[in-house]
Amino acid sequence: MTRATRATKGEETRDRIHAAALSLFRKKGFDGTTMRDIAAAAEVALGAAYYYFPSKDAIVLAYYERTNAKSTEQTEAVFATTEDVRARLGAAFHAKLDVLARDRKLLSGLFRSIADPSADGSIFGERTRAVRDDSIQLFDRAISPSPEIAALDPAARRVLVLALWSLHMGVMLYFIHDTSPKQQKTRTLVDHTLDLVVGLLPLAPQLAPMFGAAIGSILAEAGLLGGAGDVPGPDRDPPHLGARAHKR
Amino acid sequence: MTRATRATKGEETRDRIHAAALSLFRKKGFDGTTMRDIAAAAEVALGAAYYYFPSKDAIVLAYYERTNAKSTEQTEAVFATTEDVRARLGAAFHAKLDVLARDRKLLSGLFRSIADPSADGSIFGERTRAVRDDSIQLFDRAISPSPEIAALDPAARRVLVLALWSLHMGVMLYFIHDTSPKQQKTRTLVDHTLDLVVGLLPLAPQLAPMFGAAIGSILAEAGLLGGAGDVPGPDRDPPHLGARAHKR
DNA sequence: AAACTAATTTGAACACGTTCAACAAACGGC
DNA sequence: GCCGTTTGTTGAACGTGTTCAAATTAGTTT
Repeated sequence: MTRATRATKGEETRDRIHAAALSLFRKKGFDGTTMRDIAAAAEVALGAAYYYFPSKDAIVLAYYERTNAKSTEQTEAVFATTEDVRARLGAAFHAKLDVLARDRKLLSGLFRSIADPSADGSIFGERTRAVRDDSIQLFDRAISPSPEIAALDPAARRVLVLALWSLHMGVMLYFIHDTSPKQQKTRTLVDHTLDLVVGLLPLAPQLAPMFGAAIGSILAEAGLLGGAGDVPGPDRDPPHLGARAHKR
Repeated sequence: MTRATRATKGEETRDRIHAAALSLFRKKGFDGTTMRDIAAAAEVALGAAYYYFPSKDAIVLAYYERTNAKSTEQTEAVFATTEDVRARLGAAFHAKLDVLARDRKLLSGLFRSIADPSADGSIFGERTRAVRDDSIQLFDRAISPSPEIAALDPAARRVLVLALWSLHMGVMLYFIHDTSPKQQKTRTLVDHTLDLVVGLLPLAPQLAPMFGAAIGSILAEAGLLGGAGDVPGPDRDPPHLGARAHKR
């Protein structure tokens, strides 16, 4: 029996806590849910929650890692059906919004921990590297069928992809604050902004050589160069001591 | 005497608290400073701090409003000396970084409260409207001497200005995470990105008509239209009940 | 099965941001 | 000068996220 249920006892408890947390977050929001609520709902003591998750933020981050993988998967499915760059970018952007749309009440917690420079799950931090690289690569693949892109200098292409990733971050921020019904405003914003971006894309090959120097410098000096394994942000130096709140 | 010192007694206490808070933030960081520390340093009781500032976030926000005004002033001075758009944009971006550079330890608190959707000092919220409009207008004025810009359709121009504002927000986020010496990486990033942007600017008049529909829709549907008095974000509906942490 | 180790679970305790009822000081009107 | 009102000030108390030493349980070794 200790083998049949391949999940060790702990794994089951972990899942129970995670599930209880998500359910409460959805019902009462991130701030409205306390760790004591979560522990009670999962029928464990308060300390047990901290045995499995280092912090409240970590729970929502774990959730985000899961859903992000799901949205990537969804987007890949669309990639398999069309080579049209506009459709692909639309799929990538909207898929991200889709998975989050169901859980708007978690978003404040998510974004707070993502944007917080002192947090360990910070947007440029080591902890979020996997999701981040996943996203960035997705945008690269979204535009890859375009002949103009294929012919583009790798550095210029990387700048372009990072710009798309930044745009998608901005869209997420907008989305979080968007209280319009079903977040229609964000959807419309995405559609029209992508129209504009895709319209600009064919100009890239002509433009890129004009700015070769600038592009090279942006990547090199700002530490944005490199492929999968590289951090796209400046936060490379410290091994993340994570001085969180409630510590001295 | 009650008139001679035009500052009422309260104003003096407020300043003392604010000064004590800033000094401590600079020394020990935002998270490392407690409200009790601040009150003690200002030689008042804990409650007094809350009489003058509704929250810890509010203190750092008040600071930001001050320094932002200072950076605007600084930028205006440069505007008076040159009509060169590149120089003007550089001044605007770098001035913002200059005032914050001295106080990097405050930034995590600042940005946390700015980015937090549930906070009342949120980036798209009513509380920050003044600073935000100030910034947006500054970027509009930065590019105004350009003949291409002057000839631009107002809607297209607004989209362009909002894009610049968004870029500057992204730069701030990068800056906050930038641990390179003197944040050189951010400075370089700004310079080269602006080179690129300014190089693209002359194309705007040719491009704008091509995307008239998209541009119009972005502004109208997403609620970004309008001048000084308008909120550039989606968060227009609720009168900001601000469900902060520690409330149920 | 007994002894030992590692994994799990507990709940009290801590420091924090924030609230609030009570109190004190300053001020204005008479 | 007295009274009432506004303004300022206090510190105890609350609920929070987080920590931790101790207790308990499961798994492994002898």
